[in-house]
Amino acid sequence: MFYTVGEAAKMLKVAPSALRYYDKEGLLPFVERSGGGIRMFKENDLEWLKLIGCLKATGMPIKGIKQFIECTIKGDETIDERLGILKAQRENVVKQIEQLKAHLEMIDYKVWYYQTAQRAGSTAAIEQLSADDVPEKYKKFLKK
Amino acid sequence: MFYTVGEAAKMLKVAPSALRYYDKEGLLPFVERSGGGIRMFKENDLEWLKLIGCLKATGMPIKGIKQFIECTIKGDETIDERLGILKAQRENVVKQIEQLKAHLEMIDYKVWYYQTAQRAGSTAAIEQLSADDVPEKYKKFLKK
DNA sequence: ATATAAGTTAAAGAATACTTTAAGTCAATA
DNA sequence: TATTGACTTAAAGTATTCTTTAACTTATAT
Repeated sequence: MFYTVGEAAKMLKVAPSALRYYDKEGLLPFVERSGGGIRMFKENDLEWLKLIGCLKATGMPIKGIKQFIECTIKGDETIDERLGILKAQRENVVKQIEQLKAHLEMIDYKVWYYQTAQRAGSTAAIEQLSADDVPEKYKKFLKK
Repeated sequence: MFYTVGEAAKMLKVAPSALRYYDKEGLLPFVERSGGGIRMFKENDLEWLKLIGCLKATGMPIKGIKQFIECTIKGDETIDERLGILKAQRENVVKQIEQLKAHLEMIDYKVWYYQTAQRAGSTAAIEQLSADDVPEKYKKFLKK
């Protein structure tokens, strides 16, 4: 069973032009063509595209993804390299999550700040608060 | 105590050109100038820049940040709007973290896959594995 | 057989976030 | 006072990731 670029795009919820772009950039060397030159996506190709989507969504640039795909084409001699790429990306993602959690704390503090300002009717009122009025977890954001 | 653009950039670990760009885009209306036209960053301006960095790192575009900054300039009449922006961004970040965690699982599966391939000396060997050989948490990534 | 929808390519365009360049000014030190 | 390093601006350049356009072809449905 095969899918055209439009069908595959719909299933993956991306634009057909995006899939053509990935192909042009060398990310889809495994996608075969019909006699007339039309791309024929197999079920397994969609799995590859899901991995590509995962790597993309976790910040890997197209060129990095291309390197990984090229490794899989080369075969078993690149197992170490592929593992290395994935381990690095894993650490990368762990750090991104940590970073986002830290940023979330700051945003939470600001939400608390404006909720408090909302009740008081002004932001000026907050500067008057004593340290005791600030929840413990937000104290680290206070400037002296 | 004031800092020049170069000093502020060093403290925030960004390029001076980035700070000038933010200024040009209207993100730093609070930064004052010397008689000669040189930017004078106050301690409090650096706090603002940390918030800008937080919003940027969590995916808010320059224009969105500009909107928030403009609200703070307008004053107390925009407390609701600012709170709305921050709450939306908060939800945004929560979703990003969830997404990254989901992607991390897929990467973890792939790491397991290539570690197993590494031991076997080939990826072909993995396709021969029975479902029992695949850790429970990775089974959802198996294609039938 | 023919019309039509969707496919193809190359090339140009768009959006975002900066960086670099060029020409000139400011401010601190010798 | 003169030099020097860092500042200023406007404008152009860069990188990335697609999208759009134009001209043409393929494949399907009547």
